[in-house]
Amino acid sequence: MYALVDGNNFYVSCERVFRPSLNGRPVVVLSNNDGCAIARSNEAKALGIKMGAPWFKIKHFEESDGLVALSANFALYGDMSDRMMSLAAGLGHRQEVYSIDESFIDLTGIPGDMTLRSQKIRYRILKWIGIACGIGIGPTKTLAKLANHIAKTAERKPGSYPDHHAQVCNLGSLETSELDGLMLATEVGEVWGVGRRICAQLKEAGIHTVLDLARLDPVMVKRRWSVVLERTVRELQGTDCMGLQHEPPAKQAIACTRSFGHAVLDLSALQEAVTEFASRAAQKLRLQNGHAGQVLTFIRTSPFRTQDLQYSRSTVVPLRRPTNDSRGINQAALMGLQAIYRPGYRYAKAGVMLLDLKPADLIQQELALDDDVTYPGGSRLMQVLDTVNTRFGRGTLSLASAGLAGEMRPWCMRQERRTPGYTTDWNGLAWARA
DNA sequence: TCTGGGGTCCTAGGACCC
DNA sequence: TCTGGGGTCCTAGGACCC
Repeated sequence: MYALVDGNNFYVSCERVFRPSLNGRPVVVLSNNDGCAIARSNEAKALGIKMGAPWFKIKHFEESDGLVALSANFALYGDMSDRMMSLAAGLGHRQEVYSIDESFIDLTGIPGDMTLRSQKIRYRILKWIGIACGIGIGPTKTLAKLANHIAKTAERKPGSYPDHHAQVCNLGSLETSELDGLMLATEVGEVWGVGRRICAQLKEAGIHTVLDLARLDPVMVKRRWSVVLERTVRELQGTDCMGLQHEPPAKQAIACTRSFGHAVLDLSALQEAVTEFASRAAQKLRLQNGHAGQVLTFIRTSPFRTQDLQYSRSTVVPLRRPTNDSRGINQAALMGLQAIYRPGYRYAKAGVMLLDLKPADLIQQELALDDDVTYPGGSRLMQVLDTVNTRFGRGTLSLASAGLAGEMRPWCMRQERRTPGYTTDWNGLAWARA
């Protein structure tokens, strides 16, 4: 049996902990660049604001309905997440942190009433952290996800779930007929693993509810769709196909990509941006003690500006030796940029991805057939770089090709509504009284 | 004027190997 | 006349997740 613990409207809930005046008001949290809504309070949802809605299209709700929009404050959400996860872990012996606001807990070997136990944990998280959660319980992760969805919608659709305890739904305690009833009442698109495309295909084939999907023959599903959807069907039927990932698996790729605050035309500005992205990616890589074997650089115009000439290209540059040195990685990234840059386009986004990752302590020995290409100072210098930037703030020390912060940088992102780092920065402490 | 970022897995096709 | 079988690696693209 699995439980899924999931923070409600997580980013908005984090903001509300430190600004209670936001309770009861429609609130959205905006993506980087204040581009679009990535979290919505229930009141914002009620206004019809969709996930991913561009800010400029919903801005009018500020005037008409008192909508509050905040720039994403990921330092805050990450810290709140850590606190929530450590309490949620108390539900069982093993936990898989699946995303910033969700974790699966393996309930195997836990005695007692799981519904009651979940309600207690839920209350503790609410009281100690200030975040409201939904908890779903089921024999597979897909069913736990479904239970979580039912738990969250139960309050909006009274009577849809027989247990009136809102926010906790235990499918394990239901009769088959009750489970069927819930599956029949839930749209197939709500299933974990069924996205927009597959949903449309399923409906085309006459499969509208979760129950319809759960009753399909997995072999047919594999033949007609894919092994991925087959697994989903089996999970809905109660066969555990995924298991719990207790230890987070080593990352296969590290990315740093950004949309620009304003369109960029010339190579030199792109070089600055790419240098910054390469440095940030390299720092993430060092943090997990890894080396990268390849560096991918991409640049692209905005697909939304249909009146503009479009251009999108990426290239992979292999590294002479796997490294996590910012200088080597940046050199490769700039080389890639040089190869794909074409003048005459309004670039809207660029990024650097580190691929072919391996542990830093795994070193491929080789014959010294040519001059050493490693940089002087090596890991010591990178250590100093990271220490200084952690202590005095991002970008205190940077590579020269990143340009100077004081100058006009059109590629810098806009973030006009960010709240302080309440829990991660001494200067950001909330004031009880000024 | 203004539309995010960071991941995973799977598949198909081509090149190449013995 | 009859032209295999089994495998790897790489890339691009698609689908999904939060």
